[in-house]
Parts: sequence; structure tokens; C-alpha cells
Amino acid sequence: MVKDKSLMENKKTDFSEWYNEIIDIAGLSDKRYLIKGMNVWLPYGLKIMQSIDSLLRDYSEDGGINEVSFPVLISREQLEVEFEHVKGFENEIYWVTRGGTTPLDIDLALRPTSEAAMYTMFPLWIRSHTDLPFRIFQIVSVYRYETKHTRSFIRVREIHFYEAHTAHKDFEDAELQMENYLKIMDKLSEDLCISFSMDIRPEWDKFPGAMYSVAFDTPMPGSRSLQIGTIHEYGENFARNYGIRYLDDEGNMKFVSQTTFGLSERLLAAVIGIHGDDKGLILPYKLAPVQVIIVPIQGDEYDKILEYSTKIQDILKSIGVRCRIDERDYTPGYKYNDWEMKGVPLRIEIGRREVEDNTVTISMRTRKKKIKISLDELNNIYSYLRDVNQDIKKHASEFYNDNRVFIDNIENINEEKMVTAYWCGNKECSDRIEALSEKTALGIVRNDNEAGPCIVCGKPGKVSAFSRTY
RNA sequence: GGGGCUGUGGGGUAGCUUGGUAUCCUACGGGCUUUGGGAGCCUGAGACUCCGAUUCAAAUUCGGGCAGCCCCA
Repeated sequence: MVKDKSLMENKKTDFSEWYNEIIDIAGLSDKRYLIKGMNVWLPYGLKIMQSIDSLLRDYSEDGGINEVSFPVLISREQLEVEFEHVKGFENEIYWVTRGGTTPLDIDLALRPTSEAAMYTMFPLWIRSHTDLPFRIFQIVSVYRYETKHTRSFIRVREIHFYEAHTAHKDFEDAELQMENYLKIMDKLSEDLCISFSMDIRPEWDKFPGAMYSVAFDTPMPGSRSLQIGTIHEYGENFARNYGIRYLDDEGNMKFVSQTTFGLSERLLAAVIGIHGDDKGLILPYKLAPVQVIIVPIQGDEYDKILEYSTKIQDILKSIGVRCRIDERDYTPGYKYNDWEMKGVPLRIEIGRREVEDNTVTISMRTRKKKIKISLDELNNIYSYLRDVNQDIKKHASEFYNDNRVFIDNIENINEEKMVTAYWCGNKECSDRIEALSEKTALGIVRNDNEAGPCIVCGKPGKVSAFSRTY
């Protein structure tokens, strides 16, 4: 499994190569599938993604959003109800046009997202104000025919997609939902140990059919930012087209206001890219398929060492830790490097010495020094897992702060980072920035109300983010 | 859309100029020996992107297809 060492030692110098390499050797995904942009999820990668999904399920249910699952096909009629929406996706839809050898009367689209599918059902489910707020989500594959070059987890044609959709009695209530999404995102980013910028996308870059869109952008290695999630306020735009109405408490027929929240395996891409180092992945413990790996050191009385290891494993499992014993016939050094590459937060080494004095030796993925603890301290293992998370978080937050900088002079626009600057919001000015630096306007930063002169034209502006993007 | 470059075992590569038995590393199977930071030896299996042309003979030359990468619009 472990390959050429030198290839791994280049995260800083060649992030793209490092990224592809780690996805391969850590067993996250196999991109040799014959269709470009459609990769195979391998067991280890899938487990990590499922951990993320599972956190999302919990937080969604806590927020009153219930899981559903819609069909993958959408009829052309259904899709074309909302003009702006379909226009925004027309170049990236896969069409099913035949059933066997028979041409279909109405073409069927592989969903590029599920608004059209869901909103034809909403009028059947939403009748009165007592049905509101109405909140559902699903975690499914959506399909987009990407023409640019694809990249594992970052730009794929089959997207592992979390999408929440809600309907509300009015705009104010929908706005409250937008806040609730942020709470979910906060909890999730805490688990993933990543920071992000909340950027209100410019008019020309908002989700097709939305009133406005807020994106979560995070700086990645390679001087580009990655959009890891979005929330959208639809207002009544879709409701008017799909006829989603209800009777309010005074007997009046009204349109609902809607919102959505979208996430994907780009969350995993961010975890890989931001936390990883020259030794490989580094996983926050909530995502790690193996949280503690036990490495028994072979030698004399190996039976006793194994027996002792099993005892340790039993103790850890009893307190809910995902742990395994590595009994493979490799040298200890090989196993250390192998599990470090896979990002396991904690390693326990057990040899003759530990058996003799009833201890275990703990090695943290983020620190060099090993520590020895006694057996009865084992139930403190979560504090070590949390320590690793703290290290990851600290490192990630430093990375974020180093790679998202405010500039007050257009001459600094070519900093190879995400930059923030005052911007008037006009396209001419962001076009100018793009021409100078290849950076696009991510939008006005949501929680930053400071005002100042636009860095391009000098007119009144707000703090906005610009970056090259993945 | 235009131009350039590249396709060799699972992964990474050498060979191509000058046609003849395909190199090395890694991963994989078997055996022995090792095991507190990527062990060693023996052994086995595994590849020339596809189609056509030239030739006694093509990974190598020529034409075309397909795929990927880069640059320009």
C-alpha cells in the first residue's frame, strides 16, 4: 500500500500531485473507472464520507429536517417549469432519451439537483399553514456533465450530494431557516476542524432561480479556494412557478418562501487538503474510520503481547472507540507509516515492555513525542483524541488566517491567496480584478459590515472576497 | 474552435533518434529469515492505447481513431 516516499513529500511544492497521490494510496477513491469524473468510492474513503453524512443526518434531524429520497429522473416538463433554473443547468444535464430501443415521448433528465423533482410534490403535501415550516433533506447522487477537467471529490460528474429543502409561511421565517443552516454548518465545521468564509455570491453568480446565495468558501493549498457548501434563499421564485401555496390562519391563499442548503464530498476534499501533511492524511477523530490503531510489536512471547492488545482493544471498544489491532506481518515501522498515511489520530504501541509494566505507549498523529500511560488511564483516551483535534484545528486556523488576507491596494491583488478588499459590487470592477489576477469575486463577506472605498473604482464598497477557485 | 505534447505490467518509469529477446522501482503470490520508525534473500505472475500501412520483422517508422495533459481563442 505504501509507495514511493518522495512522492508524498511534496504537499507544499506540488499540491495537485500530492492530492491525487494521497487519494490513491490511502484508498479513498479509484479514478480508473472508464467514465471521466465518475470515480469509485473505496472502503476507507466511503467510511469517512459516511461519517460526515451521519453527522449531517444528526444535525439535520435535530433541526427538524427529515430525510427523504426522491427518484433520480426528472421529466423535461417538470424541469422546465422554472426558466432561470433550467437555463442555469442546460449545458450540464445528462438526458435519458430512450427506453430500450424506443425513443421516449418526454426526455428524462438525471437530476443535476432536486428542486424540480421535489417541488412538483410540494403542492401535494403543503396545504395549510399547519404544514409549515416544511423541511426535508436527502443525501443522493446528482449528475452534472462537467466539461472542464475533473478532479477527485472536487469536480466530479456524479456528485455525492446533501440537499436540504424547506418551505415557510413567509420570507421572515425563511430567513430564520437560513440562520439555522448556519448553526448546522458551524457544528459540522467544528467536527471537520475547518474554517470558511461566508460570501454572498454576486447576482451573476447566484444559484439559478435564487433570490440570493451565500457560499462557504475555504482557502485550499495551491492558492485556490474551494466552495464547500451553499445556502440559498428562494423567496417565492420557485413557489410561484410550481404552485406551492397554502391557506394561512385567516383563510388566504399564499405562496410559500423557500430555502435550500447544499453540501457534497467537497467537504472531504477540504479535510484532505487542509489537514494533510507530508506523511499523508490527518483525520479529525469524528471522521476517522479507525480512531485508535493498536500495533503489537512482534518478538518473544508474542502471544502475551497479542493477548494484552486484545484486552486494550476490548476496553476501548467498551467506551465506544473505533479501534483495531494491526496483526499484519509487517515491521512496526512500516505499520506506523502506513497508519500515519491513513490519518489515524492515535496509535497505541504494545511490546514486551508495556506488557511487563501494565502500560501503553501512545503516539499522536500531530505530535512527535510519544507518551506512556498506565492501563487505568485508558478511559481518558478521548482527551487524547480531543488533543489531536485541537492540534488539527490550530493548524487549520493558522492556515486559514495565512491564506485569507485583507488588501487595501490593488497592486497586491496577485497575492497567491484568497484576498478580501472593499468592493462596490459592480461587475466592471470585479472583471478588472479578474483580468489582473485570474481571481473571481466570491462576493461580499456576509458577517463583515465594514465599509470603505472600492479597491478598483473608489466608490463606496463593502468587504468582499476574491480568489482563484477550484 | 486552433496549436503542441503524451499514451509501455496495478502505480511510477527506461527503451523510440538508428526496427530484431522490453529496463528498473514499487505493489502483488509462494518460501526462508526478520520485526521498538518504511528489513533481507530466493522465487513466481503481470504491460507496449486501438485500427490500418510499410517490413522477413514494429513499443519503435507512417496514416487514422480514441483518451489524457498543456497553451491560445
